[in-house]
Amino acid sequence: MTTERTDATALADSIRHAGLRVTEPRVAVLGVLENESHIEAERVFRAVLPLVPGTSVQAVHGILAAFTQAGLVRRIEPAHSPALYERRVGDNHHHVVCTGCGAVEDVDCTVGHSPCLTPSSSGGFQIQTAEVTFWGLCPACQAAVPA
Amino acid sequence: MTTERTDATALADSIRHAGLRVTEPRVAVLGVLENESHIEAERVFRAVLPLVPGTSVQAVHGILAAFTQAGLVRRIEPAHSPALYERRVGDNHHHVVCTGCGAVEDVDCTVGHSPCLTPSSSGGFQIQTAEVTFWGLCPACQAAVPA
DNA sequence: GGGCTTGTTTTGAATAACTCAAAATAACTG
DNA sequence: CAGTTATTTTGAGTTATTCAAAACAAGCCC
Repeated sequence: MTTERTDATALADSIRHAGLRVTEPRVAVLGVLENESHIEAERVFRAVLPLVPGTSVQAVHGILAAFTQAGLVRRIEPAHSPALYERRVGDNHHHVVCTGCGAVEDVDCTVGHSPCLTPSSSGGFQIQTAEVTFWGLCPACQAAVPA
Repeated sequence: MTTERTDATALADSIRHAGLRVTEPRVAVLGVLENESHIEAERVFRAVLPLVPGTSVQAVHGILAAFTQAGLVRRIEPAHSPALYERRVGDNHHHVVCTGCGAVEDVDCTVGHSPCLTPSSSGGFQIQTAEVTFWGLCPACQAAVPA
């Protein structure tokens, strides 16, 4: 077996193909993002540190910013939460955030993209994208706070 | 004429009816929010300071938090922006944010509330609200960056 | 395969936007 | 008007992130 999680080579290729130089911390960061979705910079840092000792939080922020700009990852910023990064990219999917514990899950747009992308009065704005965030209770929190 | 902008008495009444004590800084803050929509705490502070000298930024944050909790104002947190407060409340309307200058405008939900409130796979979440943010270029920025 | 150029990361500091807490103060209740 | 309790001031602290200079290392060239 040459594949442990997502082969480091595959990660390196993604990075290279995005036009970025391949470095140890970058491979590690991308690896973390493959395994965990909707993760914040601080947690990425803590996951990367043991893999690549000496990595700094600032580097992680820089890497995540570079990845985001290169389209390798997507950055979302739900209210009351630090920025979260996810590997799933290229499809404009949406998110549900638990009002209890902050857990985040992906949500596919119900109705194609049309309804969301056509506000009734756009006030002259030239709309590019629509971002939908659903707020509600996750299963675990529903159980914790019955009714 | 007894009405200058929104009568201070009317503002005081709103505050009292929300179950809060009426104080000078609170009336001033609410007054600012009546005149300007989608305004950030810092700017509220700068607008209130000359009206009620001695007001602190922390007080403004506290007031805005109290107002938000009491349902007097709504707080939104678009990505890449500090929290914004608006007086329009009680109807779940949405927002367009200009990707150029950050200007924010209200947008009424196109299709009632249904489509937005019914994600295809809610992953077991008990959805309470849906928040939609449109991103695009405002008229001014369209003019600035032709084609 | 060693040097070079340029992109990355480290190191160290700074910032923005809030939040927390204790003491002073002022609204409403009676 | 006095008392109780909510609010605000004052002062400090935090979180999440950004900036900048110097050290470092990838990938290209020969």
